[in-house]
Amino acid sequence: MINITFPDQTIRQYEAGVTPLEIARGISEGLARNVLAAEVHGEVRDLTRPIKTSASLRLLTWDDPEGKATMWHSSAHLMAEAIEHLFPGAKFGIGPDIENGFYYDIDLGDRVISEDDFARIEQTMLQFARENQHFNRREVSKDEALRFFGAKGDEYKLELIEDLQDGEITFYESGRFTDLCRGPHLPDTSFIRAVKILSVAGAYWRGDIKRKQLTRLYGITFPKKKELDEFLVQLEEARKRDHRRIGKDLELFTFSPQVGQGLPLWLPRGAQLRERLEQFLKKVQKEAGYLPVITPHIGNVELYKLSGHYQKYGQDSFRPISTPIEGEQFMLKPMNCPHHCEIYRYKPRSYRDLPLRLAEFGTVYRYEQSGELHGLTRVRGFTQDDAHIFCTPDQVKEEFIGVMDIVMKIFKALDFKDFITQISLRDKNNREKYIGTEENWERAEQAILEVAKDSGLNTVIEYGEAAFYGPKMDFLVRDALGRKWQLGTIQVDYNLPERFDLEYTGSDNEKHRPVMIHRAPFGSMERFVAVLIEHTAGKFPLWLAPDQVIILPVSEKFEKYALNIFKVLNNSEIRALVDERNEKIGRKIRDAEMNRIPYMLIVGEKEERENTVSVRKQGEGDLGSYAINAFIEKIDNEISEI
RNA sequence: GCCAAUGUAGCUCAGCUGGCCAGAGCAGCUGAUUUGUAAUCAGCCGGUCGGGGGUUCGAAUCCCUCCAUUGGCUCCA
Repeated sequence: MINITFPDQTIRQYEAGVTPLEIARGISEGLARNVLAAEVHGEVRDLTRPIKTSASLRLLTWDDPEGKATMWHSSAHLMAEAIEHLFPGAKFGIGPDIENGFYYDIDLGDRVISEDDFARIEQTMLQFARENQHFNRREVSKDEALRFFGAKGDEYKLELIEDLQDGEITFYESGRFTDLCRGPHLPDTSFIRAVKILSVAGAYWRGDIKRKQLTRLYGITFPKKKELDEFLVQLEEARKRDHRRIGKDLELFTFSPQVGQGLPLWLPRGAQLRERLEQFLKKVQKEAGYLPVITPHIGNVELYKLSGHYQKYGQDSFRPISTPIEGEQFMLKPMNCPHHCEIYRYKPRSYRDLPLRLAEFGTVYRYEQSGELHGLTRVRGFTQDDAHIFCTPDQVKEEFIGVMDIVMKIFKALDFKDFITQISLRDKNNREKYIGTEENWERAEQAILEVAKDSGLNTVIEYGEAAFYGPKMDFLVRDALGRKWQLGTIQVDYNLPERFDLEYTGSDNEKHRPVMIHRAPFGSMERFVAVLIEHTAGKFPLWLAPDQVIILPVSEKFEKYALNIFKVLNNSEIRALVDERNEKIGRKIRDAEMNRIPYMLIVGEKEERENTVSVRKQGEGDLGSYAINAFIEKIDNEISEI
């Protein structure tokens, strides 16, 4: 007999070799029908794999992330089986579960899969799923594995097997399909009741651009049809919040092929929104001791040779431009730091000058591959809310705290709660690839970790993700479709001070090397505004809204009164407009609602007589009658909350 | 850049396997209506069917090519 410990710490005894599925069945038939996988001793496993020794057990269902993952992983096999059936001779790369579903990389030879094939792939999958195919786990020797896929002619699996140790190789068989796989899997395919193939894309084998491009097919499955429908509705809702769509609807920005792809044109309303964000940050930075600087959009190639960026990124940048007579070469600036370094060293610096915080909304240009461009989130010309802090090594921590404060202030003002804080540190086994002294790195990494800990934020630590020049902390936010984008960043840099030979005179009257901190709380204005649009669905907080108030006269008779109100609001620096169109009030309200104008003031006979306004809030409805001063006070309060 | 797809009026879209002068709604303009909390009515204007080339008696529709966009891959100082 063995002891099985359940999550609630109860312990029950079973025969050795009992399977989690049998245990589930012993608890209730309903549970047995819903359980997808089991966590045994912290390892997620097949439900049908016997438990031989006493262990802790967690039965995983659709409500557990691991349950979903098992379902989707098995679904990837099911899809591969369908593909093999429909496209005989297809070869397979990898087919993992992902955050929302799964994919499989497939080599179809010269055949192609397009969206037209999705329906029959789905049908075939469902047909196979209904056969209740069991997933059978089998341990195989490396030889046997190689022979099997050798006979099949699947060079991708052979390559994967080559990297595995003999004795740790397992196959899973389900229906007509056998795959190299670690598992775990569902007991059988009957759990898969709803299937959707989502998209098809090219993906390089092992992510290597030099290797063959395979067809990557994305899909998702559910235990119930209803859940698939809900997922599709959610997807549709998310698409409505797409910043490209809202940006167009609200006339915030546009693109023109004439200007060039990836080069956004900010329309007046969008430009106002962006300026307001910039002003907000400028004010915060001024209070935090930043000094504004302004530098040109281009820089001599020699500058980037000095910084090292030319050697590293020159080939992937916009080509340099030349002067007509002298043939001097200039690059569109891909970042602001070299310019700022030059500002640092235009005169000798003393430790008394540090920390020196130079800030600039600097527009930079980077060549991004055409297929990579995406709305405002990935562009070729964008403006960073950049600043470089030059400080002594022992000021790093304090400066880091100061920057964190600014980032948090912004996130709070904009009600961003759902962000990921990622700390990128050195790869401990590969220290030679980093520049800077061991002592400084250690100090900076410790400082970042301490700051993160004190902040109370949930942080993810990634070893090996640090830049070669220093550790960093990034803030990631998801867009409407769940894709992660990096917004703010704080990076410690030991490299540029070295390359630019930056110095300061210490209290010991000796020369010392300063440390640089690159930081951009928004990241780029373009990307930040894009994410902001998707988070708010275009319903910006009052202080940011391009138009804050619209006055809606019930008929033309009350236009004069409306204009009076407009003047009063204008004098109070409230951004207002009057809808003077010859339309019914219902229509004016509808249009204002659609334009996401935060407040509507309806004025008619009653309001004119009583010298009031009837207030309606966007998305909420009628708030009743206000004296005009009371309304202004209300608005002012709302704005000063940030 | 690569794989797959898309591109019809300012916007959203219809136009099936090629065949009467290319349609609708919204927006815009004009007029009527003078309006009370999410679309008043009528008329008008508006399109080299992304650009170019080809097949055909005939192309928005089929083929080639270029451009742009979308979903991924790769990259991101």
